Amino acid sequence: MDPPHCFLHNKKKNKTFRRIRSFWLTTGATWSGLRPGNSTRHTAVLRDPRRRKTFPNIPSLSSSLPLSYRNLNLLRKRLASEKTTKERDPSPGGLRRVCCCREREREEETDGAAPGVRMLQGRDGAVMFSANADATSAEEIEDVDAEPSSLLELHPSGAIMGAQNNAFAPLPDIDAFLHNTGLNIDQIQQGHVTPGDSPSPDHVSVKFEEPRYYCAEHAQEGVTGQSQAMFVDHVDEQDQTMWEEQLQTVDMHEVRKNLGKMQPLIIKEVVKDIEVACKLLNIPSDPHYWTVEHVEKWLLWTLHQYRLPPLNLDYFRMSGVTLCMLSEDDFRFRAPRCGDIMYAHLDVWKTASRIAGLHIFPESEEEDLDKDDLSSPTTVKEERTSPPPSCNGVKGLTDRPAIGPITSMTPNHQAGIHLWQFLKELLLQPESYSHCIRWIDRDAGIFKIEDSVEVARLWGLRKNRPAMNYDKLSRSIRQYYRKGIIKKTDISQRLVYQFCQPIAGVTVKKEP
DNA sequence: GAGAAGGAATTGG
DNA sequence: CCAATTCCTTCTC
Repeated sequence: MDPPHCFLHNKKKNKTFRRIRSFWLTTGATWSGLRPGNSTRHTAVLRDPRRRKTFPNIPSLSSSLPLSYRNLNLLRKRLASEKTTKERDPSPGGLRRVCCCREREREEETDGAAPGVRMLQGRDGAVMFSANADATSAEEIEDVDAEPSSLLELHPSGAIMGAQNNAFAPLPDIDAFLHNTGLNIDQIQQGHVTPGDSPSPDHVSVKFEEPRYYCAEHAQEGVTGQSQAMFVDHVDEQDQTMWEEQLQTVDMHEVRKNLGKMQPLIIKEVVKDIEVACKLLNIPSDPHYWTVEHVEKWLLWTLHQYRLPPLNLDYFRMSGVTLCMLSEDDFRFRAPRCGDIMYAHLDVWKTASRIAGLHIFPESEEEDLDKDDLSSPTTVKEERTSPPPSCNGVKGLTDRPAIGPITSMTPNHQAGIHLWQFLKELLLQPESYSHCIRWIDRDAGIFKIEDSVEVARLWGLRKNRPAMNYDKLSRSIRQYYRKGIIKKTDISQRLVYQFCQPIAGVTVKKEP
């Protein structure tokens, strides 16, 4: 039999690992280990270590994956955007306060006299509730959580089954919470309650942990200590134990065989999603062929599909090739609230599309624009290349340039953007950027940088130079003095510059 | 302290 | 090669 596809056989560990990790993370569900199954049914590959539940067959499992993932994603994202403290019914045990670790501010911890239930988010995205009003971080709860024997079931009704006193400890708002988030308790792979470290019955934490795959074989073969450490870092202790236990009894040859069977099935699911998306959006399956518009469609679709918090599309106004070149950090930088998830989705998309050998191309480029609300409100039919950088001015700059700050150039021109062009682009979109750069005298080409930090940041984004600052940007502007592109105004003012050419990008509404 | 000016070396397309 | 970046010093406001 052929060896398993791709993921596991690229020996560039870190890179492969990232891909695997994001693949499993994105597909969501716990893959706690592999067990040899019989060759016809591909059984028992996935298993939930907490509930000791084994999924009987792959198809039913794989069909449940996206749902589970989406719900969890939704939960995570809603939590992440939960900035305000919600006051609830102060009845004892009620979910009095909801906050998220990441957004949590110190002041939120102060006033609560009555015990409240806190919602916390761990480093790995795990979400926890705690009735321990003193717990301020997920880590604290994780400490409490360390003893597996103390795990208790979280009943779908929302009641905590048993507590230290073996009685019900209701969490009245949990139903509402589940309802509001669309989270179905049955779809959470791991839901359990742990008693807190305090004798008080109020100290109860509920932990929803994001299900995740991890691949025993990969861990086994993740040859370098470093990549193993990276891997293990994302597996909690109990899963780790389970994994180790299973490895004792697993014949790795069988594992490899089963893994090989499993992967295509999962990929098949992803590919199905991709095909649907391609059809719906009328975009090619290979992100490398995406135009700026395709990228935008994909972003909007993915945001919509997975209910992610909005991001600034301008920061992703680029071709598919460029998009594919962005690192995870680039994604995070451009979209702090969901960049990592978007990166993972793109990664999965790329991988699955490549493996499955998908070659979907849109039937007609013209048709896509009227597809529906998936198009950006700011979508502009635009040429794909930026204006030639050669001239002094502005030829080619339209009144509504094809770009936002982070723009629409083809890869060939991506690096070719000039600072003066960029500044004009910003100036020509006052509705978006007047807060950071604006015309003082448009006809004379005089402009003022109102927010030097922001302009530098945008420029850094465009050029993929995270270390960009105004000091450097201004040095570049000063280079233009010599070249006669930009100068200081006659009466020099701070942060005020002037384009040398009279047109200065002003009235150049359109060029034929 | 922030901005301006410009020298010098380096980077990257 | 060249535009931009990076780092730097000096000066001004």
